[in-house]
Amino acid sequence: MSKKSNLPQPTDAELEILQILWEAGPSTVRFINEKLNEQQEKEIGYTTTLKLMQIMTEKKLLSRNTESRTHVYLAEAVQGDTQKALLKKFVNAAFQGSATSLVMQALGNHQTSQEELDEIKALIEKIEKG
Amino acid sequence: MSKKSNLPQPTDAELEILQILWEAGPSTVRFINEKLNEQQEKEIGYTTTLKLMQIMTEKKLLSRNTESRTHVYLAEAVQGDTQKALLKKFVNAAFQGSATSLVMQALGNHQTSQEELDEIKALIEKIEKG
DNA sequence: AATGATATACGAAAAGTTTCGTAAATGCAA
DNA sequence: TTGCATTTACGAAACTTTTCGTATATCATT
Repeated sequence: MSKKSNLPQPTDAELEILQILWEAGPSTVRFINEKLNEQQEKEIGYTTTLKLMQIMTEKKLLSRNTESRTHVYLAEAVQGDTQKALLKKFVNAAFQGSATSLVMQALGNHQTSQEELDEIKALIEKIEKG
Repeated sequence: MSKKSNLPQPTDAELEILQILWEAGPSTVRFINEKLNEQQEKEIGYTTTLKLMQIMTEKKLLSRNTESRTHVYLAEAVQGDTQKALLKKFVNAAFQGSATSLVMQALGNHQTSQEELDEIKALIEKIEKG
């Protein structure tokens, strides 16, 4: 039984921040801002990142520890739940709700390693067993 | 060898229109607008749809036949190519580029019929054969 | 030809998202 | 303690996307 949190879906810029927090764990604005600037060529200002993270905190996508002057932010949105929600929306928008055709497209285009194929086959078997 | 068209990616609202055109073939603004309003509870104005389709035509996502007073619009963006491009962006944004974890999530969440599973298995085999 | 219904054209408002400038607070080091 | 660097707060500009109001044209019916 998982509790239903019903957070708003993150925007594109917000999702980038979540990705970093999911991977790195609790972080400061400075750290996130630097990571973002590593990933992109376009320099993004410090206060821009700050503002985004403040908005995200207001939306409950993040929480923060304000004990020290430098606040430490934590992802409240759970990665799996967020991906699931985004995927659902995406399947509907781009594949008219057909998860299967999305899967076919995903497998068809990207080169997938044998290991990954095995993972997927294992999952399919598990589903088939019910 | 497929020709590279390099169209801009459609916005959400534009994608909805493309979906209808892909399914129904060449259509008028009136028809698209009615379809959109069937799908959604929120009523969308006729001129709103018209404007969108005019913009899309400018962007070359659509083309139109203006011979008769009532223009007939045609999707220029190819469904498969568009889906492929959108998928690539989505995998990067939401799954950090891992098509496999997207596939796992998609298969895990949505209930997939045996037929569909068979389709996917067949594709995997085909990939494995190289 | 006049009327009414329906079409396109187009600008601009409205809404949503991203970006930043500036001010004020805090901590650190000379 | 004075001054410099760094931080948060916050409003608003800048952009993007969506929506619509209004003008004008066209067609069918009378």
